[in-house]
Amino acid sequence: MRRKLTPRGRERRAQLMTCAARLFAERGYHPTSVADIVAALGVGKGVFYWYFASKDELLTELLKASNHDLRKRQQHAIEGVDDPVHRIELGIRATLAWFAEHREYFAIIQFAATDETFAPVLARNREISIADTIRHLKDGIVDGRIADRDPELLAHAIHGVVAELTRHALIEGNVPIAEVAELCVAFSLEGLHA
Amino acid sequence: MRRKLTPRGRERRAQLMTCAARLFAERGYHPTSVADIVAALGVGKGVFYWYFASKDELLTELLKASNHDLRKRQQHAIEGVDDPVHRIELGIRATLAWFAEHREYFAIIQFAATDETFAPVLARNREISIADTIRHLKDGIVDGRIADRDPELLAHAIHGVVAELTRHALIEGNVPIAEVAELCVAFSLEGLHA
DNA sequence: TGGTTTGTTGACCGAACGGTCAAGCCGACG
DNA sequence: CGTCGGCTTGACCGTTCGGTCAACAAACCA
Repeated sequence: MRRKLTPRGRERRAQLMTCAARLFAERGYHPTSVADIVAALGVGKGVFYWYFASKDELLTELLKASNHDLRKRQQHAIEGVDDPVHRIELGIRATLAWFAEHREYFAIIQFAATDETFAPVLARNREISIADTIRHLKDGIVDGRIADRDPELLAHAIHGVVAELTRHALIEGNVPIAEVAELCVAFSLEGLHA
Repeated sequence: MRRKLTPRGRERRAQLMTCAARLFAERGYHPTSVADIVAALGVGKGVFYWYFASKDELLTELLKASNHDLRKRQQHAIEGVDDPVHRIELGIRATLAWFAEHREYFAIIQFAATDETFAPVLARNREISIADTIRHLKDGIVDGRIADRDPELLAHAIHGVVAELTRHALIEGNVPIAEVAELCVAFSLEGLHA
């Protein structure tokens, strides 16, 4: 594993992560070997282990980096908005927009959730995201704009809608993201109610 | 692989499926070897390949069987009920109740969704389930009880809520299923609206 | 220029995996 | 009792995988 990183090294590391993310998304984590990753980049196997201690570490880094990026996007989207309901709406839209631009990560995250080794990282990511949502929900409940139900469960419900509709839009295709975003927001705010 | 099955054989097959389901849920599909499965049952490796052509086939059978069982439960729950909104509610409750009794399958299904090999089976299962939901939604829209939005997207939204809240209740524990079922229904019908 | 650090190579290793098979077991039935 | 077919055994096979390492190249600085 590497000790220090020059600009050249940092680029290689990024290349490995991007390349691995693509392959993991296409074929799955276990079926993608380290040999596959380095072959796709046209370099020797040693390169991989110069930048990462193990295949597992690479995926962990991938999960942390992607979550960090998504969260930045969400925070930027709600910057300066006070209305809690509007914040939730903008958060939903930002999430969908981010996944539309980083399709690879959806499959990777979904896999990581099923593997004991990575579940903790993912659980932490989700915890943070849920906590963010809960904050807005509580504000909305205090204002009387949101139904007085368990904010934690409500937060999970919203996440569920967003996750499944994101999956539907990305993987089954043919559905414009914008339309899906509209429905995500409408359903979260009003449910099935006519 | 076997040709015919005596009652004794049918029981062994069921044992293998149950045992494998437990292990897949605990450790994941790839990390669980065929050797692990037969060892947990205290039998030789040949037994496995007498009943199943491959490890993949076993998982496919597991997915088909579980989906068949869940669907039976849903259909039984809405039997004789005409009101489409009520049918949706009962379907949601039946789904949560089924997963509460078959916790192993949640992780298995989630993994299968991430693997090219099994995605088709899973896609077919989901398609059927979505089609069921769409039917009730359309009835509700005609009656003016449900908002006139794309029924397919609405169906996915409901599935998303149910899936994520099921996961939350089963895996993160400490949340009574009954309470989660209430919120699933309430959120699906009314959203966040106060 | 020479020396140090950073980066790269690919043959190699031990372990583990999915899957096979010749051989043997056992209960049912003639 | 014999024998036949469903069932079981576990050593074994070929392959693949994650990971190592000695050797070497390139970049950088003194």
